[in-house]
Amino acid sequence: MEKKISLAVIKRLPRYYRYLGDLIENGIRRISSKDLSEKMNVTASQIRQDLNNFGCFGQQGYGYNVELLYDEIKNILGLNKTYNLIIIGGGNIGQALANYMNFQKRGFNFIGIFDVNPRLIGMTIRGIEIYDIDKLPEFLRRNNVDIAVLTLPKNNAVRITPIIVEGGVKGVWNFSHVDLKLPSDIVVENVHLTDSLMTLSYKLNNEGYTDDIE
Amino acid sequence: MEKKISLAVIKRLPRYYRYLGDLIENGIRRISSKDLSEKMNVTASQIRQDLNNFGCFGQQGYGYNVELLYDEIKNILGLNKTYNLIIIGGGNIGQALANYMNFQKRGFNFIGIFDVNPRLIGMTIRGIEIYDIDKLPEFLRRNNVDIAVLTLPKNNAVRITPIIVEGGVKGVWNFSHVDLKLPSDIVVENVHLTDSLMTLSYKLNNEGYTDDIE
DNA sequence: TAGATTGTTAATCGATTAACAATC
DNA sequence: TAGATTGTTAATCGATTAACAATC
Repeated sequence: MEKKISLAVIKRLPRYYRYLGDLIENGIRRISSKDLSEKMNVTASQIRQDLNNFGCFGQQGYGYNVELLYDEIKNILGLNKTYNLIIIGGGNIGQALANYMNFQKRGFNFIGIFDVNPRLIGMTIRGIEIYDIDKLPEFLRRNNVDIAVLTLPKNNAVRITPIIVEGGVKGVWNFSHVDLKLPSDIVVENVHLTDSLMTLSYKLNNEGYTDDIE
Repeated sequence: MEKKISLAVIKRLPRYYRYLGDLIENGIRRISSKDLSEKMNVTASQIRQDLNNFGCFGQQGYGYNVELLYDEIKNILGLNKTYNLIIIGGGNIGQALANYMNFQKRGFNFIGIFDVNPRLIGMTIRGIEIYDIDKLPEFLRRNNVDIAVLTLPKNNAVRITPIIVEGGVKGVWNFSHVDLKLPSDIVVENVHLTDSLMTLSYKLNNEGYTDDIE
């Protein structure tokens, strides 16, 4: 990595990716930053600046080749690779994610799910049996797990952290309502649903929070 | 509303709220911006600037009263009010949220859930029967619904939009993978899980995205 | 060629951080 | 009172937007 790219830019990439996917679906082959900016409700300048962090994907007088740009962003986001993924916490959210996210189709190999609750252990989700969390260290030793999805109560999440660190997990998708303390080589992406609902609550009570793109 | 407060500030409030809740649990009565900043890994300056958007909650030489500040933020976020909430989409994510979010306890009255799928219709989630989505317009006429949680595929989400607009819903918590076009008086909070997973994927492949607080 | 649109530099805007007088 | 820490102004930093020469 040469120049560090701001997280604000990174977080816009999936949105570009989504819009480009829609364009492909609609058979559109090329698009200018201006046209895309109107669709997405951002400035054309921002689109060009964002993309030029990663390369020169357009052509003067022409614009961008949709399919080509789509693939570039796919690669930038690392979606051309595959990852081994486990879910820790087999309750509502854990199960829902396993069923809903289409992990396999997206290159995220869902290979394990763990819980403490005896009622859940032994159940099968998407063909994967819920194991007792006691088996996690052993599992991590035997498998090369890239991503751990944490869908358990915050106390349990904190307690489990050393095990996943020890086990060589590289990234954490954290749904538990706590900021995890992790070594600097493990990356985290937080999904704090409660925070999001509170933000909605704020917006409901204060005018003028309509057009924001987050 | 006099001065518009930036969304960046708003989105930090739930995090302050969470840390203050933890302090209360631990019996801590007062805290300085400096101490809180160290716990939260932000600058003391930012904390004071953020809070002073809403009022002067601290005291020179003393710091902030934890419980008082907690209550202030609660009110700022509108968590002292109650909201009527329905879920549209009774599949995995919809059910998981109903079961997991403790809506009732937080002042969000979960009063309805709807789906198109005959297999789901008639099931009961948290004491609420899943209704056929055809019954939604009628339901909205009879009930004062503040929030609609959208947990359905993007095409269905787009299709349903006019109905919830017509029905007087004030805010949308949108889990579907699409940017909804809504009139300017309806607020939206998006939770794009797929985007989040892509961001994690990016971070996994690029060093230096560790300490970011999102 | 003429028109369109990029990539990129410069200007602006906003958000974060630093500094410090006010004061508990 | 002396020390601590706020609220707030000023300085800095970074991100967004505007402008335009390059060029397809």
